[in-house]
Amino acid sequence: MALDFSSIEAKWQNAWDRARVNEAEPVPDKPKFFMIFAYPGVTGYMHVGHMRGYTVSDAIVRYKRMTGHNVLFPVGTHATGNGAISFARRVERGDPSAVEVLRANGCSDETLSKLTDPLEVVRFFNQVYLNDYWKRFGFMSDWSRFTSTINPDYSRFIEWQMLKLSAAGLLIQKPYYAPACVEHGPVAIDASETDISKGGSAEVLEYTLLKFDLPDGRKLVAATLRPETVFGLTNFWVNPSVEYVNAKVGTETWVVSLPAADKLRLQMDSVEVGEGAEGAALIGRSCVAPLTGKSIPIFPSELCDPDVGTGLVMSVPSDAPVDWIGLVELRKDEGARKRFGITDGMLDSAAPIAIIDTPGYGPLPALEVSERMGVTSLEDPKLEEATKEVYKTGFHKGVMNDSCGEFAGWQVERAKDAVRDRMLEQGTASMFYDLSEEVLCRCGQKVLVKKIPDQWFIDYANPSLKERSKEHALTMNILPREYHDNIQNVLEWYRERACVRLGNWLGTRFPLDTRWIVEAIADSTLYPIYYIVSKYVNAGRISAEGMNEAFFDHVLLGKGSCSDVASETGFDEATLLSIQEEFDYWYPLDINLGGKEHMTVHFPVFLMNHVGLLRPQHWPRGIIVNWYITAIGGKISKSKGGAQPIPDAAERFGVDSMRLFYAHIASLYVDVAWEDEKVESYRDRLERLWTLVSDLMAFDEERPSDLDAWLRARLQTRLGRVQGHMEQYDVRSYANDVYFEMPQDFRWYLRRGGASRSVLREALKVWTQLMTPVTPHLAEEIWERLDGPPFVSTSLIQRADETQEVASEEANERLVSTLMDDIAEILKVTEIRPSRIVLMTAPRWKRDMQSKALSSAGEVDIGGLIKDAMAAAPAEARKEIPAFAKAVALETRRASEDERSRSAVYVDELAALQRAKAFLEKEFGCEVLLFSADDPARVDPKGRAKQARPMRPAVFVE
RNA sequence: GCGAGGGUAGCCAAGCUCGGUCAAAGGCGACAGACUCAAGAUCUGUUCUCGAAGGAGUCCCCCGGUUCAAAUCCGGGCCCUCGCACCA
Repeated sequence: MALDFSSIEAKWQNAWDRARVNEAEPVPDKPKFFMIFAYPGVTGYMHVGHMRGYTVSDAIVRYKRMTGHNVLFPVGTHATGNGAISFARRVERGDPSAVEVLRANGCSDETLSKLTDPLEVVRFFNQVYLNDYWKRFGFMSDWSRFTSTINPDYSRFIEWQMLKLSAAGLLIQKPYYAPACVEHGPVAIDASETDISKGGSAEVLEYTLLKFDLPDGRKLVAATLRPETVFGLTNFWVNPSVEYVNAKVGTETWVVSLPAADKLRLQMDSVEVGEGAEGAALIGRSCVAPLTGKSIPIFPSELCDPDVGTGLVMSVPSDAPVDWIGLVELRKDEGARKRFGITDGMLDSAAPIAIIDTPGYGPLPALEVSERMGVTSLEDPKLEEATKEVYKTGFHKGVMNDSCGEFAGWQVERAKDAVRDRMLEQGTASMFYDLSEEVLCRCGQKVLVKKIPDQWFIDYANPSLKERSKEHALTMNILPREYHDNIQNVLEWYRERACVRLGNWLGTRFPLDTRWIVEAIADSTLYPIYYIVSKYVNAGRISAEGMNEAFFDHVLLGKGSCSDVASETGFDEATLLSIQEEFDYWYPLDINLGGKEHMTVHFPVFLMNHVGLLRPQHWPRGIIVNWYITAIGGKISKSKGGAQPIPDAAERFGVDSMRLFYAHIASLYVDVAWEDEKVESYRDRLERLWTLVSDLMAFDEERPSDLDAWLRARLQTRLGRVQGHMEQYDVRSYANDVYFEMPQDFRWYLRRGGASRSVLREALKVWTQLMTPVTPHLAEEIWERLDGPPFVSTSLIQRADETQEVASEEANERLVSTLMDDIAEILKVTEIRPSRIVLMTAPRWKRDMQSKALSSAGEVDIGGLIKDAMAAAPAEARKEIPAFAKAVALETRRASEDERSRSAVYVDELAALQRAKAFLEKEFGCEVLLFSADDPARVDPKGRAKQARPMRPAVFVE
């Protein structure tokens, strides 16, 4: 029987489909299991790595199904945002990142031409995910519940959620500063650069603007990240070759660079850009610093970049190497000094002022570091390093010194905020946000930080919500364990989160203000619940129009009377009742599985929205986080288009091979590099198993033997182990036992001479069942030959029966196999080709002594052991007793619980070996003699009998 | 910076929560034997060092500590990865 993966995959997937085994209906009194994986965003083709989490989910629900649970495992897609829009645009302009990838995935020209429409993109990829990925991988999901976040009915659900958040007091409004394209509005800045064409790693920096008074009433405005250094100011830097502008801000006139004025306009009300202000004209004059009121000179510096901050810089030479070196250079620059009239006296007045006590440094760290690194020029590349070093240590470990007025003695980190707030109160400072590097929109325009005055937030800082969520998280089944612990910190760290956005996005209009679209994380928090409802929409029993607030209030919160809601929505009462019942049956969600990127994003809000809006009995019960399958050399980005298309990989390796790869290659909680060879080796493994299974099925003798009981016992032990693993959702250990350990049992059975067709088939059936969660197609193919219809997928796995009998059957075989190891070791070391092997089991007194030692609760009484043995043992053995007693005592003291219970099992060693005699003779190709070590008739010319220990018979070979 | 997770034999990777069953599962690779005309596949065995008797020695990034006993617990160090919010 050759194995054609593709055809058996199609065969069984069709069969499951026809039998509708995947559809989930409530069954009263049957335990339910409701699991989802976090639905993927619709942004293009996926990579083979993405199938890991999905496959593990399917394995878990299949196992649950086979252990008596009624399983709900629905799938959907997340289409909110601009992924589909940007994809459609890329198709439109023929961008290879979209078009070539589509072609490589076998997309026809006709389809391609439709994909300039974002909604077509969503429709297209919904179909790809569903058919080419999830169905192709044999998932046993209830397809009839499929939903996507931009479906009109899903939007009704999100509207309801936002209304509920609002009613619960969890929606707040406040100003927000967000990156936006001057043309297209808000954009997302992230490494995948879906919205932007440049600057994916930019961050929004929070500057403080300090206003310095000029004698003419204007303000020179400097932007700084370190407002607390205002105490160490010595001078101001202006770039003589930059054209500054006078900008009217409220009632004040600010001098800033032109680009800065443009940015300010986006962040403040009433900014008017006036006439130019020559930078050079200011140099040599002085200005008055905020807070300290100190008058400082204005010096020239070519380093002020008009595109960074305000294009003006305040100078703190004590703690900023750039400022220090700037002063040093200026002192030497006769030309500039002459031109701007900078006297020695002015330079002397700009001597560094110590303001921060930095551990490991003297009073003036900038000077110290510059000197140590040998920095003498502003062109020196080491300057940046020097700045970083001083900045880092000073900010995190420094303490403000006595020059800092009332802030003396404060930690710099705290002083920063306090000094800033003081100046903000006084009106001598303002806040300003800017990007750390240039960012360009996909349209080519600049992206700048824009103030959104009335941004809506979900209030995840709400103390009661936070507390209840943290408490509930402790009771949840969260894997890995580290995340169970850490989610407490994550929840603590959570604050308000923007939940709606302006701009051109796919998504649900915000019901409280329809200019806004509900943001992509906010519309994906409660959604497991929606799979209860989506089935009825998909079946045409209800429709989006009627799905109003009263409808969701009724079916999800139990509010209102059925008849009222029926008349208000136009849905019939039976349907409403059925949805409500189904919700009560399936909810809460048992497991939500998602990638590690969700740990600080989706999982916390998923949890908090449930806690905030639903009744406690409906709060989620479990979360599993999966790490990634990566390409060698880094994570494979879905948005950048994938390497090999998933259906091609399925064809090439076989779905079950890939499923086994995902399940077994490593713990779910580590990243693993994808390698074709590894997947191939799993395919080879399955082919070998298939050969083994075929041989086992072809076996047609029926000769009962001692091995039958062993195989049955072994099977029970395996069952117990794998059941334990799956209770922990440890799919990897499960797969290891099923695919790598269990085959050994069958091989051993045959090798030892087991020969019962019926026993083999009985064991094979259980083994096949255990294969089903991970390699369902192969399992069905085997099952069909073993047991015929219906499916192994819908059969029930028996509970393990671990009795004493099981333990002793296994102990018998353990005796034989360790003995074989010992003999092999001896043969290896001595290089003897044996003509005869003599085995001598431990005498009774040794067994008695060991069991006595094992059963003694506390410290082993060596003397007692010796005394008892002296009385019981034959005279000739007496000399051995003390040494053996010592060894037994030592071993016993060291033995773990498992060892103790294992040694406690009684084995009649001579009888067990008698049964294995023929086998051993065959294995070693010579005669085997058996004795008890105290049998006077034993053949023991070298006196090996003394070596005999319980379960380790003495060996003599010749 | 803040937060999290890691470093295990030639390679991949379990074990670490609960110290002793650990020279450390499993896989891959390599080597040997069986089968075969042969190759491949398959099966069996070996794969840190030493050993003509089933044993001994040294080992789980480095240093130190706790303990009768440490891959596992504690302290310190070096190196690597990931997340940090409107991005799904």
